[in-house]
Amino acid sequence: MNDYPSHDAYRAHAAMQNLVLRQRDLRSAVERATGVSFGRSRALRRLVHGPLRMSELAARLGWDKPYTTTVVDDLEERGLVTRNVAPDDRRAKMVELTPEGHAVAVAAIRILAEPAPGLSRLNAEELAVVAELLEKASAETEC
Amino acid sequence: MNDYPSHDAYRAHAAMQNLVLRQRDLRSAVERATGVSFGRSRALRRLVHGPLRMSELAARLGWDKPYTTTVVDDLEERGLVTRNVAPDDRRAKMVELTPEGHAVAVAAIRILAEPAPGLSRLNAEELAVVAELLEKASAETEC
DNA sequence: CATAACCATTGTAAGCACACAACAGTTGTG
DNA sequence: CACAACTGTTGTGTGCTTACAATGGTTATG
Repeated sequence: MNDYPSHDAYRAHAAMQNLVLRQRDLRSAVERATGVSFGRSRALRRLVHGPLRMSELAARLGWDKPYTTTVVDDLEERGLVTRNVAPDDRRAKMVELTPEGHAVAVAAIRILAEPAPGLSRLNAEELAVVAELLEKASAETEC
Repeated sequence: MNDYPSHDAYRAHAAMQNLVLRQRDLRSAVERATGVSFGRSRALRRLVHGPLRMSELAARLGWDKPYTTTVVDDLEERGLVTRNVAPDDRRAKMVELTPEGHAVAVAAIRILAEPAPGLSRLNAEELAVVAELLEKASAETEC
């Protein structure tokens, strides 16, 4: 809390990086499994809980609007999303996953959620402790 | 061990991703602090423990040789590395950090090693437990 | 109803991260 | 010493990510 960047904090962080940052492989695994680039799959994942306006999608992904347009164009051509005028505002468009897009999004989510293999070195009790503490640490930081 | 991908393993992994994958910001923080792209800084970090041959560097970074050449060209022009014929094999070249390159590499390493802020939510005892268990899990997986 | 504010799009451009083929110099082997 | 094997380089090309300016259509505000 006070003396925060303690030695143990550095140790824990380094270990987490080792566990999580097989990243490079993960990205290409997602790309191979989904047939779209990692960036596109991010957009699909964002839409998995329901349609969003273009501007909302852009904001959540940290993209500017023009780029978001090109990405959604691409996803639309692939039949993974549809784009319809918003019922309450004719300026806005709602982007929505097609069934195919939903399947791709779920596939990507599955791959990314797969626990790092190293965690199998811990027994059930240890995993429970780690999960508890890390959830406390990560609190509600959005993905 | 046996029933590996347990619910707690998924929980722990998701929490680690939340903590580590402020990535996007991290990458640009490194780029801002070093003045080179994140990929270039990876190469510099790889060289921090001593010179490597081009082929060795390429292999460690997972790049093909031509791409490695262009990256090292760039770093050389910036005065961050030197390239000299290997003493034992005139075909090979040793890539080595200049003092400036070393400073840049260290700066990048520092930024990346900085623990996730969320870990400050844990007290000293909890951090010690987490560090211990995660190090056990991550064992000797190279960065 | 005129004007400002907002939404998405088009167009242009740049840098980065690769991949692949072809090549020249060097070394080791038969 | 000819030839295969290796090292690094040059050259070419592609796709992704992202920035910025300008535009047309729509809504809210005065």
